[in-house]
Amino acid sequence: MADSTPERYDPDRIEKHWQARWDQEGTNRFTRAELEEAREPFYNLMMFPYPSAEGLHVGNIYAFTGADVHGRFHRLQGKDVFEPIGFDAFGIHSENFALKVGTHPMDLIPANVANFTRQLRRIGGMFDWDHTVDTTAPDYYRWTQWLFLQLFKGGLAERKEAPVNWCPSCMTVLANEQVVAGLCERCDSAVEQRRIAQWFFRITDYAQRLLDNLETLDWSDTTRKAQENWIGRSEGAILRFPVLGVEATDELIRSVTDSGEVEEGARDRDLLLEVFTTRPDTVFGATYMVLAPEHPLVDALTTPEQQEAVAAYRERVGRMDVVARKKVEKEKTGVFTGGYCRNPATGEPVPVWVADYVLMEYGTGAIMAVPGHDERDFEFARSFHLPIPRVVAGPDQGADTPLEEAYTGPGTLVNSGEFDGLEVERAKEAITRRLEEQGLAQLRVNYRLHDWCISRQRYWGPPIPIVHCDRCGAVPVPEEELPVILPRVEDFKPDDSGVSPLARVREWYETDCPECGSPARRETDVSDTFLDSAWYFLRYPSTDRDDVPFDPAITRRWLPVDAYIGGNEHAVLHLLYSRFVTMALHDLGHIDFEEPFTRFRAHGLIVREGAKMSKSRGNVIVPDPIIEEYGADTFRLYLMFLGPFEEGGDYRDSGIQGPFGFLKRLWETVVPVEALGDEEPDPEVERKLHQTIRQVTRQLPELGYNTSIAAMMEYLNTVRAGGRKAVRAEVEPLVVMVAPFCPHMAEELWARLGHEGSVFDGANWPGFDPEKAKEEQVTLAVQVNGKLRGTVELAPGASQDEALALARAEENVSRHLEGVELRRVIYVPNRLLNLVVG
RNA sequence: GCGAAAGUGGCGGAAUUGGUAGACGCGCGAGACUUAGGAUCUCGUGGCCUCGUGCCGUGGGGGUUCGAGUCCCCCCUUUCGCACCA
Repeated sequence: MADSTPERYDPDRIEKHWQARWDQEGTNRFTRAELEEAREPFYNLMMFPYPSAEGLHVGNIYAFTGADVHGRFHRLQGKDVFEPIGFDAFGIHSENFALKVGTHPMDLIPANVANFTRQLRRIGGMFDWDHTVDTTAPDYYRWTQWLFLQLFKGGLAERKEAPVNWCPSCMTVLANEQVVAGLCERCDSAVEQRRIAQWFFRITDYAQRLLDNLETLDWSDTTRKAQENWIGRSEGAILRFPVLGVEATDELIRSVTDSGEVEEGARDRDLLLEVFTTRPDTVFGATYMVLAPEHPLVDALTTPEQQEAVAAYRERVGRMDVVARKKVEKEKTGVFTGGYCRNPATGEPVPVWVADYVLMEYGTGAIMAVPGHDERDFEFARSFHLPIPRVVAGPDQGADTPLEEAYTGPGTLVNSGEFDGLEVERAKEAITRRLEEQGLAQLRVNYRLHDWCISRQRYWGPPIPIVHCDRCGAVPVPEEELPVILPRVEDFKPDDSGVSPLARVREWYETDCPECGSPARRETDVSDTFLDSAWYFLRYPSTDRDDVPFDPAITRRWLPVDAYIGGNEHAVLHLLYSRFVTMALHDLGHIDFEEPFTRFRAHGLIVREGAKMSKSRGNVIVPDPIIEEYGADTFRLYLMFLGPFEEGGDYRDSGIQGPFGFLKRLWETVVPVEALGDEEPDPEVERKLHQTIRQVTRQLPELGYNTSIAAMMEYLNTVRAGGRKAVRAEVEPLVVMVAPFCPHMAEELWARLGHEGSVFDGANWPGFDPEKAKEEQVTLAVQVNGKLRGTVELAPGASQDEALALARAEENVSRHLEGVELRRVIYVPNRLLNLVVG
């Protein structure tokens, strides 16, 4: 007891002790009743991890700690903070790893989840372990399947044969979002095009709303911008070019109309080739047209003489992989079909070409080429010696100014008949309106966004709950029969057949049609992992309900999510899909909000010694040994201290000494609590304290962690300055301010200071008194002609005259005033006095 | 190519948004106290010199202003998105 040697800071003991206590006392857990009755619900969400075999990496810990600090801060201010965590364990990632190590994912995942759970507990997150999800658990993916059925019934899920991105290495289709520069996002293989019947979600129906709502969201700008770009709205027009010399058959008409309907009388009119353009104003300069090689009209337009050449070209393009095809720098290639259309503006016939620089998946898969005012068309026209007329004149240009390159700037129309002289923007309108009168144009907004292909020809995912019946077609599995259990299949290796490994399991896929009872076949594709994560935040508060996906009352109370923190790598994928699913559920009447995440902040990336971390570089930070050596509190504090949370930071191994030393000093300042004085705080220290509380209270909600920590360090330096002894009132508020970062340390000190229970139970965040934060003296910078010549001390709010008098008394200032005239005095109270002389 | 962000000591990074540039921390240097604890404490630490409270200094060059890291224009570099999107 009366040990003379002071007690050392022992993070390991303290942290284990408090983690056990939080567990025992349910400090971070909510009961059903608590969720139902929470007065100030605050849903603090972080992106759940994929439980890899390697365990948590620093990036995870960085993100989770930042989110946890945010949640703990709000809790200390009296909010009921719900902070769940779970595991996103389905998907190709897990499956490929399982294949690599030769262990079944059903065995592998539980082990990984257990390891992650251990690590997540060890870092001291405020997680509610009674409300956790594992996307691979049947009682979770049952509801993922339910979600699919709701969208299906709402007409938002449809099966269609479509060209899809096929990764020959992963042997599955990929969503557009998962193809990066023509390569598979996961394995970097060149993606191929295949036509396979796939399930799609009609996210494009929501394109405009997804775009419009962005403005209402409190999100990181970079993330909103990424979504905006991804949705890729562009305004323009559909123009229709009558096809010359081709009879309009029903089949041809159907192939080029959206609806697939043949309108009354359409057969007697010209067949029309539709193009999308953002520059209808340049239609007079459209001297040729280009079809994508896959365009349905290619065959009809190709003349017998050109048949061979066109077929050869299409074959060549078809063989080419998508990367090669999408390479921008390559020379433009193409071939003439022999066919012609009539330019609706000039009435002139224009030749129709086929070229791979026109993509079937964008717009209508056909363009009018305006070589004079489009860089790609210009390049193509050059290669094939096609005419390049000018139809727009920029400033200092005339109708006959030669075109050395495509002119895409502003200007007025030339060589465009009656529209000559119109400014570009007005010409767009005028020309479109004119052509519209003839049924040859229509304003159109086009989006880059495509429908979301959710089918995966793989094993490790939730089976899509559909039964294919020869008589009834695609029939949804009745909701009461969910989940459709993913069977344990030992041979789950994918193959190149274009169907899932489940298609090899006859006893599984053979079933009866839920509608007519005749023999039928289950859908053997599984759904995309992004579907699992597109709704998990709805499930967390309701994990104890096995009869509904989410409890209506609890959902109303807790959602939308108040604060969401995660990586910007999910800026377009996960976040866009989650928004879409939420909107769809809203429209289908399941929830009363349409945006899932009120506030989203993307955290930065951690690099190490200035270099990106990667396994191949061998410079990854392994967290466990660091935590073992310094404790979770120090590790958390250091990670948050590295740099601005939203920008990331550079992890330097030696840097951890700073935060560790800070905690040690804090410990030594407080710990023999009997030695703390009980008297009033020192006025200087108290002033600094209130300034610190003010700063930290303002910065924490804005994720200004590094500067908040710096402020607390500064304050502790003040408390200990000159080896002085602290009094209780000086350190107790600091203990609370440190708590979001170092919860174990804070709990321990809080208890030793004589408090019952957890520091996080109760609104213990210190308040500040602006009066007490006020300086008695301020230092005023004195400049002469903008150059610093001295400083003077005076009372805050002192008058200019007082300041001037004091400044004149400064020798170094007065020296610069000698022999010159004082022309002007600039006085910024409490900050600066600038004397302009000359 | 388009879009966005960022360039500040040996290093990570601050700067109340136009008002003393370099807080806080790492590292480094000097000292005090220690026979022990990865300590702790004090002082110093942008560059230059003629060591004056002097000059220069926030990627480079101009500009606005009493005053610019901060605002404007041009250029350079880096990072990250998107990329033949019509």
